[in-house]
Amino acid sequence: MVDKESPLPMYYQIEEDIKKRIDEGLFEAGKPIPSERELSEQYEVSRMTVRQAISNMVRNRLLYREKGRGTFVAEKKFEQPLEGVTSFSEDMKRRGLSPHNELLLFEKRKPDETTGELLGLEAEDVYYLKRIRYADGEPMAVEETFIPVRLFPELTEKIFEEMSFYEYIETKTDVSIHRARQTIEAGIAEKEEAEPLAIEEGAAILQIERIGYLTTGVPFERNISTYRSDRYKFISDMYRN
Amino acid sequence: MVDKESPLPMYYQIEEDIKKRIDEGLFEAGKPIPSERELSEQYEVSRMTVRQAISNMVRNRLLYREKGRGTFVAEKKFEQPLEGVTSFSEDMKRRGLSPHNELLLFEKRKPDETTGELLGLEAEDVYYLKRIRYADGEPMAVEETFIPVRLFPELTEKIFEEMSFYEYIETKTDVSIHRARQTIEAGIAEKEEAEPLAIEEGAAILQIERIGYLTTGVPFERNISTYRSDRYKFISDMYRN
DNA sequence: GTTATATAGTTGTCTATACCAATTTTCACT
DNA sequence: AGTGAAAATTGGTATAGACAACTATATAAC
Repeated sequence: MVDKESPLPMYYQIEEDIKKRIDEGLFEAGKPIPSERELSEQYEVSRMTVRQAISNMVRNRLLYREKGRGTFVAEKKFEQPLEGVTSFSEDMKRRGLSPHNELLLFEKRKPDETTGELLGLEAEDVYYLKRIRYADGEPMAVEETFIPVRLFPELTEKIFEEMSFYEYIETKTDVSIHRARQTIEAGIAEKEEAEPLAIEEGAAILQIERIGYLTTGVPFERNISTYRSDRYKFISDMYRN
Repeated sequence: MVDKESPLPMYYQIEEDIKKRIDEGLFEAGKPIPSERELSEQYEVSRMTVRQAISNMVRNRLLYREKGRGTFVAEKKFEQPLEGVTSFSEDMKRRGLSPHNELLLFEKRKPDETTGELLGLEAEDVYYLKRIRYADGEPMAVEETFIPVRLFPELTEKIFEEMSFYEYIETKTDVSIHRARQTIEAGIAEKEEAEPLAIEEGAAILQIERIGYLTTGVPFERNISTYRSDRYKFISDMYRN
């Protein structure tokens, strides 16, 4: 059930076990799970440890509590929740598609005025990337990315070939991604967009601008993606405040 | 500072006090707050109680923790956060625009197949609304809404003239809105869309479909909005999971 | 000066217990 | 059968302590 000797924390193992029991149908949606005291006996841990596991699951909306009544299994969420900030690669993977890149340009340059303002830069260089993004071998989007050189002095072309930029940040650096503001608009393909996307001029395109911020509050990227509207829809789950 | 005799929980009072200290500038963004042990002495509570307060604030992204280093004040959020599920009226208001409606159609009817499936209906009627949405007097979007009659048997044309549907749900009924899945795509205006929006055929339009769900997990609306892309951009804040 | 090494400080995990507040169940009384 | 009080059960709050894992700093060795 759970392993006291495991390097994984007990509360985490308990979370996974409860999730398993929900998947197996032992705990049903809308019905109560055993009480915290009962679970603490089953797992042979203190009640506070069970509470920590349950609290995490409540935060993730898998369970909800009612004082004096018990803890209940929430109605199933979207089969596959589509939340949060994701890179193109991550987005494609969760759609079941296989992403790949064609790097058209990679250089250091002075940012244009808009980019400089959005990234809070003063006379600093940015990396500029222009890429064609493919999904299952078909062109899906053209993407321009601006990244302040100061934040990631070691970036190379090779890194962008080998891994997702977000993956790089989260595994190879000690900073972390916090949030992003995305602006989505519809447009008409000019020659500049139509050609790399292999569509007609005058076709509809979906343009997404994303400004990404680190936990420190510092903006770390401006990303402008132009998607083929016949192949791509932007899907996201939101919650009522 | 905090009051042991207060009926408010200690951890809640501590949260409020830390927020106050951040507002007053005693704790600065990006810098560490005192350690949990230090705070537990200051407030004369156990460390676990301080941890509970801090954990809540971390969940709300006001603070972030780094193991072995400390707990830090997060950079201020967007001045005006653009999160969550909102109705057209709410969306316009937070953009500083004044919304108004033109109701083209309001009737009960059998849902088409797609709508029936999305709303999980079997041989049940829906309300069908078609509206032109204005912002500061200018046409902004045409909107079609499908709502199962069973969920809101008392709906009338008058209600939609007087208030926002979301406001109605939250103030006049005992159910509440939980979440929504939005699908955004770009398209080209046909005559049907161009005319009510007062744009040319062939212009770009932004189409947003929203399926809304109640806390019980039951879908309560399908909303299809077609926006003028020259006047409207979809803006949203997202967080990294 | 540079490099290991110890040390002190931080959050992370966990225990065992206690009492409170809200709800459900039990059961005696009518 | 119905009513109402008491008891049991549940999650909510809080304590006091312990050790682990990680980080930064001071110290000793080279």
